[in-house]
Amino acid sequence: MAESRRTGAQGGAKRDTYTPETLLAVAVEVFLERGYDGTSMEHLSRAAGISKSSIYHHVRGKEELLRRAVSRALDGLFGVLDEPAARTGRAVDRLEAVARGTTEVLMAELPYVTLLLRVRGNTETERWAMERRRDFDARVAALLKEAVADGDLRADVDVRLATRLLFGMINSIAEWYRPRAGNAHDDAEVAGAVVTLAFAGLRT
Amino acid sequence: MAESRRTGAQGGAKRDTYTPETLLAVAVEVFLERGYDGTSMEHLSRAAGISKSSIYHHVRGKEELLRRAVSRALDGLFGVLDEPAARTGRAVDRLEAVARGTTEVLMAELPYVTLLLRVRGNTETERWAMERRRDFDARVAALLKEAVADGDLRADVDVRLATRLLFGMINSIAEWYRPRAGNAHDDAEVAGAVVTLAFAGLRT
DNA sequence: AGAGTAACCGAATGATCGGTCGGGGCAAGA
DNA sequence: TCTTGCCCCGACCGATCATTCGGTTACTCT
Repeated sequence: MAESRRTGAQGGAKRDTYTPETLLAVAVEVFLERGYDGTSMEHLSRAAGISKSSIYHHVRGKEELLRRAVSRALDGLFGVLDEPAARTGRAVDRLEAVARGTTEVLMAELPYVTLLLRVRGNTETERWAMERRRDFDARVAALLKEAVADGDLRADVDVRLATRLLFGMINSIAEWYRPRAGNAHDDAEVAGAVVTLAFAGLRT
Repeated sequence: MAESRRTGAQGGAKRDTYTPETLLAVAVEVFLERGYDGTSMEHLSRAAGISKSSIYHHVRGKEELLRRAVSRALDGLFGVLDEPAARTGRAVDRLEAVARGTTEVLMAELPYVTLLLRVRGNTETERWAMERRRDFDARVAALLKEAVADGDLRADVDVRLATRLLFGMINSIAEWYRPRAGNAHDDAEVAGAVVTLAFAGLRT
């Protein structure tokens, strides 16, 4: 069950041991299977192949693993807003770029984003994650509102409602999408389908 | 915090006490706020305004509350498939009726359906719920496949992918929809927006 | 008034929780 | 070969978990 792990990204072949990052990858998989609250440190130690106490040599505790995971997801999502295609051009085109980019980030960082989407606000870390997620949603809602003002989106459906349904559709990908070995084709197809379905219905 | 509760549905005004049903309503609200695994019997007792041990007078335990909740949700969803509009006519129209009906059930039984959508399979009850949910999805997928065979849906998007995105959009409503006092208008608007957005993009 | 009972409670159960502690093994540099 | 420091371990901690138990209250029925 325990897989081999490498220390760092650089070439230096060190010992075959855990780092916070490689341990995080294992932990997030377990979090997704059992839920964060349903996962004990005992579960994590078994999945990682080391003892419970050894985990504390690499990270401060269970909550730090959660914080690292959701931070990574949030960095990816906010990165989409900074891309050129999301910053220049008509609002409706920037919105489409954000929708496509969000879909791609969700698939590329699947476990981390999935975990972010499931936090409920029980701890301080979870509440912080939810707040940052609301910031992201607000940025997108502003973009969509701008597109409506340009007259590029249909007006017979409420703007807030459409935003929620659009990103609800995108976020729901996390519930079933599982990357395969040759994943480039899958990713493009899914992202394309999202944009096609959503914007064929949204555009005037 | 503890609200008043009535014993039964029939007219006889008995004592102001809990029944399994009224206790369930309280418990499900807490489950949604904190997550099932994140909710302790202590949390439930505080929310219900009775002691921890008193809960066991009404239900066998924590898991029975979960089972009652997801059963209610599943009954509602499968009920949609049995409605006349979902059983007669062209496949594409039945699919639209199922999409609209699912949306309405989701809003009418919001907390119960939301809970169903969040089970992860940690206990036997949760695995049973996931299995029945897969049955429902399979019924819908068959309907969508039939509609494609009729030539009523666009063929340039994969059928399975479209099914998942459509119901991902519908299920995501559980993440933000909160019923108001006069709810009839809200429900109709949301259900209408779902059908409009989805099928304007889906139809040939 | 007295009997019967549904609803409730405080206290305690063993199990499991996240986290701590002192020490052991092993590879690298001296 | 000896020291240093990283990685890991088993044993243990107080807290909290779901659940149980013996008993009390309060209402209904006769």
